[in-house]
Amino acid sequence: MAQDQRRPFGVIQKIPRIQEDIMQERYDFQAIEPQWQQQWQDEHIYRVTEDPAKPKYYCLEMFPYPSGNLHMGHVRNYSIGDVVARFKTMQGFNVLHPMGWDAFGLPAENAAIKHGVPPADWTKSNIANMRTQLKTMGLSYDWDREVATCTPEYYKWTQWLFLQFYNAGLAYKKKANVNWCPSCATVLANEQVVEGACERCDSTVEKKALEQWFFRITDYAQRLIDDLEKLPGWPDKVKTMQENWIGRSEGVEMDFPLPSPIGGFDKLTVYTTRQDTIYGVTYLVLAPEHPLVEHLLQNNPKEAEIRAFIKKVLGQSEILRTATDTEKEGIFTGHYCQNPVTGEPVAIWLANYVLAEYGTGAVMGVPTHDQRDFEFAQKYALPLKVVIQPVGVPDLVADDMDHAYEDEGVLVNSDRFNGMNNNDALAAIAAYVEETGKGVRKVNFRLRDWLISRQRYWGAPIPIVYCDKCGEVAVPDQDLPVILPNDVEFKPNGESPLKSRPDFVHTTCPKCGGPAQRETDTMDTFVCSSWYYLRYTAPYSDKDAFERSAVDYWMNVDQYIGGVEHAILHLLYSRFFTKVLHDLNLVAVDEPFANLLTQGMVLLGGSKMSKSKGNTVSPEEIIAKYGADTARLFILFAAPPERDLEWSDRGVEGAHRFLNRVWRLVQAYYPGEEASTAGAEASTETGNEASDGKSRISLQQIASLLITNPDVASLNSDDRELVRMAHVTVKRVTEDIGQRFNFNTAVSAIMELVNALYLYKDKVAPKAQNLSLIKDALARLILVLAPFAPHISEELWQAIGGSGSVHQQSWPSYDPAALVQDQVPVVVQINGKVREKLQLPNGLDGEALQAAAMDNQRVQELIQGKTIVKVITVPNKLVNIVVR
RNA sequence: GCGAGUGUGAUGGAAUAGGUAGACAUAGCAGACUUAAAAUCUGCCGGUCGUAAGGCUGUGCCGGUUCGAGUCCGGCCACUCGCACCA
Repeated sequence: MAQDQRRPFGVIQKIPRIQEDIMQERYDFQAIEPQWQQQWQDEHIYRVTEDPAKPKYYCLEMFPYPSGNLHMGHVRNYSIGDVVARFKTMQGFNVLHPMGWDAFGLPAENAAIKHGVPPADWTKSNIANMRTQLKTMGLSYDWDREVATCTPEYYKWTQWLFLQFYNAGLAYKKKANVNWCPSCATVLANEQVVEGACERCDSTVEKKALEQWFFRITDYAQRLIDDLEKLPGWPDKVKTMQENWIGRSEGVEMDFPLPSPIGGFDKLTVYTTRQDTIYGVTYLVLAPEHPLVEHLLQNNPKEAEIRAFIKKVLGQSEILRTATDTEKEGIFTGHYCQNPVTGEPVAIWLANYVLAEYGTGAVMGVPTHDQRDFEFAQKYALPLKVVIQPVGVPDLVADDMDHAYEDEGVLVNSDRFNGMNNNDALAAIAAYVEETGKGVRKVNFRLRDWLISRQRYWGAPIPIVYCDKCGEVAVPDQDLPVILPNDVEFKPNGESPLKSRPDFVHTTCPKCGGPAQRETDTMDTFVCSSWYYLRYTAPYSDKDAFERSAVDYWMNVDQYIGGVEHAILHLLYSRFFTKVLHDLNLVAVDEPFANLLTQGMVLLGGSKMSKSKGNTVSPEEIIAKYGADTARLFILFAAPPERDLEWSDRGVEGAHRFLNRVWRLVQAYYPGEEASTAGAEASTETGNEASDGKSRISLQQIASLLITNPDVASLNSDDRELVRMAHVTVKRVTEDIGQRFNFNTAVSAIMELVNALYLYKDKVAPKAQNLSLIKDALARLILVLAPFAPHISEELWQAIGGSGSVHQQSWPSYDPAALVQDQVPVVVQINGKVREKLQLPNGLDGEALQAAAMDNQRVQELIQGKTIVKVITVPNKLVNIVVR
């Protein structure tokens, strides 16, 4: 190909061929794809600005971590997003479709340790590489809005947002028992611990008592649950996962008085959701970490034994201790407290199954009505007391029970509440303990505050300074960003590498000017990715994190697309961020993502493609071999988006074959140079002469590409069918993309149109072919194919003489009148079994349908001698004759 | 254990409000073109009985509702994912 391949939009082009001897059988994607990518970029056709005159549409795909290489999951994610963005653009929306990089994080630092490359350089070259790869896919991004979270221009605002949280009391430091990953040498948020292991490296997570920064996400727990109702466009699965994660429960905190104060405690407070069983309490259990435990050990004859037990429990890993099948173990402290409603003495135990972090770290034991308590009581021969009797079955007898009774029933042995249904008793007893000052109603959440500090280098520094005089001081806005120094020695030893840089650590106090030390921990990368969708609305702004007018114009994200693995982490954090920013009056919306599509994984050989399993297919190779259009088309065609997709090389070839088939079809009607001349000569006399039996007809003299209101009534049946297929296809593709997100069926609809066009081309005599209709059908075909296969569509659009870029055309409409068939297939069933198929005029009423069915000879034979019980008719569908 | 999802030809999948099960594609088989192959084009393609017309059967299993069930209801089974001693 010649160097300058720029071609003005809107001038009829010759279709280039790969080689004369292969003729027109395959199209030259290797030439076409880069050429159009360049031209789209040069002419800025994907650049957008706020335009109040147009309805806006914000289409966003989760931005990638710049690992250096695109994988098939990315290809799938971004192909889906690109179809949506292009489709919405063609439908007349002002579409924001940006891309960027989630660029902070551990891999860069680990690479630096391994290869001695600074994380900034490593990340930068990875981004450059991945950007190039992404561009070969032909995606409609406005690259002017690209952001990378690791640039000072970006993390300045991450730090600024941290300070907004800080000033609002939503960021705080506390000493806590936190999750520690020994391999990553840093702490982790609860959300990053999967079954007791680090979600990144799978190492067993340890507990460490450390002074750490947290975001007060628990303040938003209730709203994060309630507002899930505002998200009808989210999959229920994701909403359920978030709801479970937040884990709301309603109960009562109840005080069990101690007979005499111990170490300043005069009572033990337990949390329960089963206050209806309070009369059945036979013991009480503390977590070994409970603050009273140390005092209970004073002058305790069993001290050594109890300490040994505590040591054993604390030595158990998080997984082991919290696993359901771990055996419950405990030890009696020798102390008692008092049941607040009965005054009975209650033995105080310690046990491994009570969690210090949840509720009050103390629970009441009701073995008869809680299975865990039952198992514990059995093991240590603790007393059982039945307080709920089931209705309609024999009464429970404590000594005969082999498991706890946890269902509904009527209260017994419960003083004034006897005879009450236990569900009613929940409210009644809660009210009673509140009135009598024995307890308070309490809502608890499983969700913990978000631990955001990390003892690693490659992240946004937390903008806090510690002054000997003034204590903890926020870095003032004008001093932001706190720049991450470049040349740092990495020794993962559990402390931030920034600690080893005296010039970073030592600073002056912004308040008093005295000597001070900087915070050396950096922020969790999930902080950076919790607001990037806001930054895209005005990524150039150096005055604010985001421009209010831009953010109000674009937000919220109309369609968000990404993997389900972020169902809790990123999606929950982003919702939290948006709510906080809404409350701080920085954004108008209080939910970031109106609609969410969670795409399935790309599998090979039944399991997820991954480097470690060695079952990957490289997008680069596929694009080099078949082109981006083929890769995109295959991945969209092979499965509906939310389902897992099994990679198939054969399937890719099929997609490629289809594109060639489209290419040849258009070429048959819009031939290249030599053929075109021949066609023009041949057509001078009749206008639509075929020169050699194949359809060598030039359509170029027909004025308009699209026929707006086809006069179907005047057409013959072949022509009508052609028009119908063209319009049906537009309808199906419009609905499949716009309403159902079923790209696979949209593609199959397009394939059916192509098949129909071939049928017409090969079956209708060349002289009888209706050129205007063909021209119209080809134009519609190219327009609906454009979102899926943007390069070939652009090339063909130019070839048929379309004006401007195909991607700036209006989405084609369909004429409902053109969809109507005058003959429709109707099946005749007898007793629900299909016995005959008829072609009948469209729109016959029930009577006429029945008459037509009865008139059929075969039907008559089949019902001969039988009694017709009734006849059911469905217009244009079926007749069911019920006989006996 | 709890919650959610999935289950349809050899394979990926389709059937959008209960109405022709298997669209579209992949693989396979047969044929045309070719010296041959590739590419392309055409036809066939759930199982089973039948020369055929056609019959029977068939959407994980069992049962139900209905003129009619892949679709709705009840009960199971398998797999996948999430949560998992949260009191």
